Amino acid sequence: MLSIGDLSKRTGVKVPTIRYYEQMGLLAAAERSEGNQRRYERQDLERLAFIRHARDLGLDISAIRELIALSQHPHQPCGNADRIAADHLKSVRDKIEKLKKLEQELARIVSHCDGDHAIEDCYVIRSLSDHGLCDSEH
Amino acid sequence: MLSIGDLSKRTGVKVPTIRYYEQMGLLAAAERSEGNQRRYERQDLERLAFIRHARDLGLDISAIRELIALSQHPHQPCGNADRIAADHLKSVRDKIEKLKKLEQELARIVSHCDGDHAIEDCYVIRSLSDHGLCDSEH
DNA sequence: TTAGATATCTCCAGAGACTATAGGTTTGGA
DNA sequence: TCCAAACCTATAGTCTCTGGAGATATCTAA
Ligand SMILES: [Zn+2]
Ligand SMILES: [Zn+2]
Ligand SMILES: [Zn+2]
Ligand SMILES: [Zn+2]
Repeated sequence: MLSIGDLSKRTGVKVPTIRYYEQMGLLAAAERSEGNQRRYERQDLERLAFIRHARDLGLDISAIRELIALSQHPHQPCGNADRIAADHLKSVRDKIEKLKKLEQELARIVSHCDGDHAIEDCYVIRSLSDHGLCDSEH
Repeated sequence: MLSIGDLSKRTGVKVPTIRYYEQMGLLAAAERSEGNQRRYERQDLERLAFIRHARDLGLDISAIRELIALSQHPHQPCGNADRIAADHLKSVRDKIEKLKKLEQELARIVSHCDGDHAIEDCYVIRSLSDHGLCDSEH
């Protein structure tokens, strides 16, 4: 039986975060010691590792909740799980696209000024005032 | 004199968001009508457009607050403004790098399953359970 | 002029995913 | 047995809005 601190050390998930996951319904409410402290088993360790890895890959809580629910029906087809992953991949790609546009505008803006002007002539300030100077929408 | 709704229509910033910016100190407290409603002038319109554009480029409120403060001293050198923009560019680039790593892992994971297995054999579920299957840290 | 429709006001709560604090209790080792 | 460390609950704060409730103001048209 592991304490919440043990679980934390083994998974790298902070103690308050573990409690938070329990509250959000990702982890089942743990058994308790006589003094009301949480006690965990190997199963919980595995589930928390799953959650942590999914979070590291950027999945949000509700997607993880769905994936956990799916994984409790091992004989069902995995279409929904795959769809969640594919949707997430798409959203990551969309974010990258948006950030690349920002990167281009910002790089352009930054390259036009060397930090050696007066504010009133600074290209950074002027481009922020006027989207017309931008090359793209964003 | 513009009402808050007029200002909202002209800048595309929602009414509660304008009030929020005032509260955060990005917009000066507006003049009021006899009935206590906010009334704006051209200057406010320009500043709100500046804020909006800066937000669209991903700058956060405190960076925008600094930029506004700087822009009130038109004869000072612009080094600080340029630094804020350059720092932000760097943070955008860092985010892109992280997302690209996620994208690669997710693409690999998604490509290994066609949605046609049982959950217990699904590569998506298995890779979430085991970071060892990943190619990179993330 | 007056009714009714629309816009505005303030204050408060919620979103997401934690993180931190305060004040109290349990546990484990010397 | 005693004390420090770990644990408990409850609550508030982070960030940038967004939406709602309930009250008041403004505008338009009859
Ligand atoms: Zn400059
Ligand atoms: Zn622009
Ligand atoms: Zn699958
Ligand atoms: Zn991994």
